Amino acid sequence: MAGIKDVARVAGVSAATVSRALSGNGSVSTSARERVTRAARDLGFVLSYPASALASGRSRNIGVVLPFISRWYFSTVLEGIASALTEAGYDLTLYNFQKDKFREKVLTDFLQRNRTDGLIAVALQLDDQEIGQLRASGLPTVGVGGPLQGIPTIRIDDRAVSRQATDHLIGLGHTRISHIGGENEEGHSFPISLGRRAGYTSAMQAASLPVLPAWSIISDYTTSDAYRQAKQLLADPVQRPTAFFCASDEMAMGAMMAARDLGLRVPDDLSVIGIDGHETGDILGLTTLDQSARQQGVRAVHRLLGQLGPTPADVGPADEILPARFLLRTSTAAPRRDQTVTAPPSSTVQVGL
Amino acid sequence: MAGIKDVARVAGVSAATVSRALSGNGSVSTSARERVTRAARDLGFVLSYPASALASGRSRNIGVVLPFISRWYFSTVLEGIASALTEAGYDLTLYNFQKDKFREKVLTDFLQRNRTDGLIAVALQLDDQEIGQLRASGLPTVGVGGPLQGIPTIRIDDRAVSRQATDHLIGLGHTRISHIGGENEEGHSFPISLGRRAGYTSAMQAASLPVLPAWSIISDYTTSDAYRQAKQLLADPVQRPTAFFCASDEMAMGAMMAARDLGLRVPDDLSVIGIDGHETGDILGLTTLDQSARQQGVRAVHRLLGQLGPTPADVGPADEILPARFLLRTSTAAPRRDQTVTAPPSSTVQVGL
DNA sequence: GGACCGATTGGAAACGCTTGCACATTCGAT
DNA sequence: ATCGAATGTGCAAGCGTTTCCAATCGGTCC
Repeated sequence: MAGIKDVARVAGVSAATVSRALSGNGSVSTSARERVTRAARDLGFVLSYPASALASGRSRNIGVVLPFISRWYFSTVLEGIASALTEAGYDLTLYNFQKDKFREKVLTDFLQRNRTDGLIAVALQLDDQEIGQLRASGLPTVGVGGPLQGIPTIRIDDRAVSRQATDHLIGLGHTRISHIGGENEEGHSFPISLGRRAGYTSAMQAASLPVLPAWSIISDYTTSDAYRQAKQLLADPVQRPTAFFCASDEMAMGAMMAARDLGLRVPDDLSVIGIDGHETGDILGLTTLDQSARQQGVRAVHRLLGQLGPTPADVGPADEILPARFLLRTSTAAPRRDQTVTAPPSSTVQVGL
Repeated sequence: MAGIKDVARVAGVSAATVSRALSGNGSVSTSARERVTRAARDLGFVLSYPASALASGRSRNIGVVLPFISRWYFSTVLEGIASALTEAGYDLTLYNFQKDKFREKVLTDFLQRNRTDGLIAVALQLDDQEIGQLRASGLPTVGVGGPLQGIPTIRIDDRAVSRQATDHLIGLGHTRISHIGGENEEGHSFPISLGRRAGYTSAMQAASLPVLPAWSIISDYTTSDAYRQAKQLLADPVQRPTAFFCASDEMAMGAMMAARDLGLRVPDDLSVIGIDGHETGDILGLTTLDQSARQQGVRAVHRLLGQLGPTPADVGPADEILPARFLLRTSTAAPRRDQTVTAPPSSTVQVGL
């Protein structure tokens, strides 16, 4: 394996000059640079990563921490992050930060001591102590989908977007609207679910519409759990809503499948709207608010890398709010005439299942 | 930041002993080990990653290369890999190896020179030269979902599994069976698609069933593309099959949606079977062959780590074939009586759309 | 009782880069 | 011409571990 000294010898310069020529730090004459580049190529020289990191204190490596990998939002954000990092010449070290598992280990061992130059935390639920540890480590950190206390985060305005989604249903004439969303986990702050539910609630209140307890549904962010929950609610002719606003497209698709399995047609018998921009939603005709997850990942990388340069740019803790794009498809429509019951459902007879 | 010397001073031993105590290499007296452990904890000491890697030549870091991140199979395998690596105390460096983009860079820069101790390649399509580069690098490598020439791979037997899927349909009485699968890309070997298509073809031949050209469909491994292709074929009453065998569950779901959008019922008018074990398939009632993708990732890690120890275990290039589990659900059934036309369709009138 | 052996320990030499510093050279502006 | 600044280069001192080697110490084996 050729080392930097071999390159230096072949190029007829010192190792220091090779280092400068290859890294771009410090000034090197054009001719020297050329000779170095050629020698490096000829020898098949590649910098030793650990040696470089040890000497310089920089690792060109960014840690990415996320609680799930295989769910749509996370894998899509990750794809954006990976692409942007590769382009910038950075490595990506992945930490799957699951509930209760290896939390401590990741937070201490892995995130310390020059393993990474910075950190991207995707929709992480941390308790106060953990956030403290993170900030104490001094690692430049950017959040995605947060917000995390005191850490600049790339995200959408969950409340506003949810309100927009709910208002869309209200605008179509729906009055019996249910929300399927996530839960705030004990101890950990998870403002995404909270924000989306708040958006729903505020829209309903602003329109003076009732929110039956049964309409505010807590579910996992999975198609299957949303399916189960939706099916159960839809099977009840008294409480059955005419529309669902779901906190994610995966949930929304579950709701659509539940409707279909009960013989209900979308959007005739039931309107469904989600948040995400999941590719499969296109086929199902799912109306949604596209939150451009991939772009969130890309932005997070740029934001973080901006802090790492010699002249740290925008270090402020200000969040960056990305717009969501409304995609009107065919899963939402005005409720059928006979469905529009304004008052909280009493014994009103619903049209058969 | 405390260094190893600080720990040594506090514990009253030399730096060498601290290193031995913490790493477990070399012998250390119980009392010394205790003092070191305590001192390290008290000081909040964590090894410097690059320094350790430089001095030892080992990085405790595994590279994972995959062409996609957000597709079900890849993200699920990745989740398995991540979990197993974390448990073993290894880092995971992620390389998104896209078609034509950064191939060279990843293969030279990233994979060389002590960045990683080993490599896991997930369903990679490499040309011969690239495989050569990979092997020349001397990096211990394990494939997942391959096979890759000369590299031990964890996978299912694509041909056998596909044959089993097709035979299931044949056993139900279907004779008009179409396959939606992937393509072998130009120049790159991609045996997965090939194997699955071959399994389909061989099953059909063994049963003396015809394969219309229109029935052997090439599609992206996405729900949306499979949807489009299936819809197009199903819309043709002459060539319409009574069953689909799809190379992935995502494709199979696309086919199911296409059927539904054309007013066909599954399984009454159309049977669909896939390969994967995608969670959402459960809700849709998709019959499939579960290839335990997560487990493939876990196995790959164990296999690779086994090679890295002081006494490298099973270094042989033998592939490891995992079994697939048949999940019979409700998307497959015998064809309707009036559908069973054995001969290649002539002008036989099909029952209306 | 003496040679030998394994366990334990410390000193010091790597590991392969980066970078502060000093020095030489070149260049443009007085 | 003269001087200061800017540019280009090499030397050598790290960066924070790991590990080879030698040394010490109890005990074991004949």
